Formats: sequence, C-alpha cells, structure tokens
Amino acid sequence: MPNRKRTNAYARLDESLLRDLPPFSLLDDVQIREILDLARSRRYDAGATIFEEGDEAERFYLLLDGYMRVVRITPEGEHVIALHIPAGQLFGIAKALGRDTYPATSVTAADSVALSWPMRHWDDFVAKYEGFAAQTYKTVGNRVGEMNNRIVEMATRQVEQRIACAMLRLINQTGRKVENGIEIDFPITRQDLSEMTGSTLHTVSRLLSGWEKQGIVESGRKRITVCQPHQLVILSGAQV
DNA sequence: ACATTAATTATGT
DNA sequence: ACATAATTAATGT
Repeated sequence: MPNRKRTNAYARLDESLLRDLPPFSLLDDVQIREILDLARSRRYDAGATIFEEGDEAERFYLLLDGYMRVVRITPEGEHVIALHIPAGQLFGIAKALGRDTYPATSVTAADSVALSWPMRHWDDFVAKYEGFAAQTYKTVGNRVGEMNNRIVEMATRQVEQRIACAMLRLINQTGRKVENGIEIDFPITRQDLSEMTGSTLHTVSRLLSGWEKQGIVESGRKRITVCQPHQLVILSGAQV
C-alpha cells in the first residue's frame, strides 16, 4: 500500500477538533472539512516563539492545546507579558486588526499544538463562514478590554494588588481545580508574574512567600495553587 | 513602597 | 554535575 501524500505533517485532522469551538460552531462538517484541509498542524515545546512582533503576518493560528503568551519586548530587552491565551482561541490574527505585521510576539507558555492557515485565506473565512467574523471580533474585543483594565490597574494599584489581580485572572482563565484549590494550569515562574505586573521577581517571591504562610496560596517550582481565592480578591482591592 | 544587589539554597534534568 | 528557579537579607531611591 503506497503512502498517501498529504500536506499535513501529522495524521489527518478530525472534524471534532473544530466543531465545538466558537469561531466554527455554526458550520457544518463539510465546511469544517474544507477548513481543516487548508490547515497546517504543528507542535511546539514550551517556550517556543511562534512569531515575533513586526514579522510579516503570513499565517493566523488556532491554539488547539496548551497556552500562549503574548509578549512585547522593549528595546532594552525587557519582557512585558500582555496576555495569556488558552486553548480554543485564535491568535496571530493581524488581519482582524487591519495589520500586515504581527503586533506582538507569541511564545508558548506550555507544550502546545496549533493549527495555522495562510493569511490570504482570512478574507475568505470572514466572508464565507457564518459566525467566524462575529466570534473573532468578540475575542479581539475581550482582549482589548482586558488590556484596558490592566492599564487602569497599573496606574492605580500597588504592586501587591496588581499581582493579586494577575493571579485572579490566571485562575479564572486558565485555572484547574485540584484538591486544595485552583492551580494555574501551566508552568509559571516568579519572573513571569513580575513581567505581567511591572514588578520584580524578588517582590513577587516575597509576596508569594507571605501569602503561603497565610494559607492563601501554595507554590512550588513553576507552579502556583490558589487555595483561598476570596482572600486574593480582598487583597486585589476590587470594588465591591 | 518599592527596586536593586548579592549571597544562598532548592529543584529538576 | 549543572543550569535554572526561588528565597532571603541588606541596601538604595
């Protein structure tokens, strides 16, 4: 039996991968098949850079598994983590922002799998597939909203409150229930938290140690569990 | 109220 | 054994 030649690097993709994801949930299996046959599937190790800020936006992506981190790097080489993206969401969608270069760098926060399509299909997708445009712009809106909140946070809250806010977002968006609380579902360091909050890894470490003594969190190397989310909410200074 | 510096210890391959 | 991550104390702005 001769090998079938195929464009994908791995076994034929199954329709069920996309069927329940918001951008594609209104489509029938024939349409999903079309889309999958245009897609490339790739696996990335944790910490892999998928594209960099300013690169020509050649493809757009859908994260099937893992977590992405959207990063901006200052001329001085300082990293600022703008956003985390969970599995099931599109990223690298420069066309949705009216751009032909990527506005930020995308790095995997965990081992990940992503589909991607050439950007030239973007307009076809928007025109042809019901619900695709609406859902993607909703996603973009949510991300912009989150970043706006962060700006207010940065300007008005103290470091302890900002870190509490960042951790609350993480457990809401990427939390996984474990015995004694909610664990952040991907490896995360003190350094990462500091890059999300405009702080330093030392301050983060010191605060986490304090919270651990109070039983609010439990942490180890590259992993953090929030045991008492409510206490974090109080510390975050959220408006009641 | 924080960052920075530096020294030390813990942890994972 | 080695590199990376985390802690802790001291000092600086």
